[in-house]
Amino acid sequence: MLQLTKRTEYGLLALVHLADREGAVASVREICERFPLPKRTVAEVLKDLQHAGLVDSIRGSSGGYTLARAPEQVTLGDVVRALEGAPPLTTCESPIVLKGGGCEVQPMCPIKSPIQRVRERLWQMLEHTTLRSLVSKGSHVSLGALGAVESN
Amino acid sequence: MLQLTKRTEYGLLALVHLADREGAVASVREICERFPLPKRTVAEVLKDLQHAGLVDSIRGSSGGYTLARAPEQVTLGDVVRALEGAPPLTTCESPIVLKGGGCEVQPMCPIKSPIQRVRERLWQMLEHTTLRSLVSKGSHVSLGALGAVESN
DNA sequence: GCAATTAGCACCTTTTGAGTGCGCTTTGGA
DNA sequence: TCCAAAGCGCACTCAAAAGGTGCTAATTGC
Ligand code: SF4
Ligand code: SF4
Repeated sequence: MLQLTKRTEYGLLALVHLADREGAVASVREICERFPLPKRTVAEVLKDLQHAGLVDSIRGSSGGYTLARAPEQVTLGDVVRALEGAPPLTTCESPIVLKGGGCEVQPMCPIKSPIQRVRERLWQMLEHTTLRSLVSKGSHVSLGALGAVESN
Repeated sequence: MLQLTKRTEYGLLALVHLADREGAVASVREICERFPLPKRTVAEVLKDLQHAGLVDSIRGSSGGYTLARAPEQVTLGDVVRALEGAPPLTTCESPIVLKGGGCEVQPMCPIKSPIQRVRERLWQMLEHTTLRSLVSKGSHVSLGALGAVESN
């Protein structure tokens, strides 16, 4: 449906909070105190982000999560890839397993190639949008992010 | 899920076929003879495209559809808008009715503005991808080799 | 009149997304 | 030592969306 899932939004908000904490651990409770989000679901999302290597987790009583990389090196694309799986855009080019035999139209599909081009460009856009640019949006507008995306 | 619906794909394929026909009427049956698609669903999609003003319909025995505009003036964005409704990308900025009271995070959301920027750029991308570019992209395969269409 | 075709609406089925239950593990601190 | 706070893992329910179909008109060339 050409729309980000709420899981992705939750992930982004959580990452923004972690970025604000600058390396300090932040628990799910702390995140949900800042943003009114369903705690359990956010926990699930953070867990997935941990599996994807975007955050590190600290267990135990005073545990929580920290950013695994600098905010400049985490992109919207990373988050989407971690939380929504593959970057398909079409049903034919799902990267790994195409169950059900794939699309019947494929051998004669005139739109496959151009749509893949659109997908690539979209993905480039996501890859060039860093967590840093999201964080700085809170206070002032970062024009640097726009310039980076504008490359075509 | 950041993916085009099958309805959109069907619509694009149908429009490509209509574009190949260069103003001649093409029925749903004809389209589904060229592409192995579920006839009824394609009919539903064409109907929606007609409502959106992208195609004209001719009823009756030898009826069908024709392009309402030149292929240069139909964009991927038009098709998506016609078949998937609004261009949300996030749940907060759905244009018309926001049922359920909208997002609770909104007053303090740090990612709303930057995500809207991404949405706008994505939309620009879709608006700049014309049906003409899809048609010419597909024609690296000669129509004669397809076997189904022989009258051009 | 007949057959082909679009129009309209409602319905069903499958898939996906969102959220929760429940028990376990880890760990710091009282 | 014990407990509370936090993450871990899995499976499960519930709701919404997407995909597809049934059925009955209305239109129109032959
Ligand atoms: S219709 Fe074309 S673009 Fe769509 S899934 Fe099939 S092969 Fe891919
Ligand atoms: S979290 Fe922010 S971007 Fe997402 S719907 Fe709410 S206000 Fe919009």
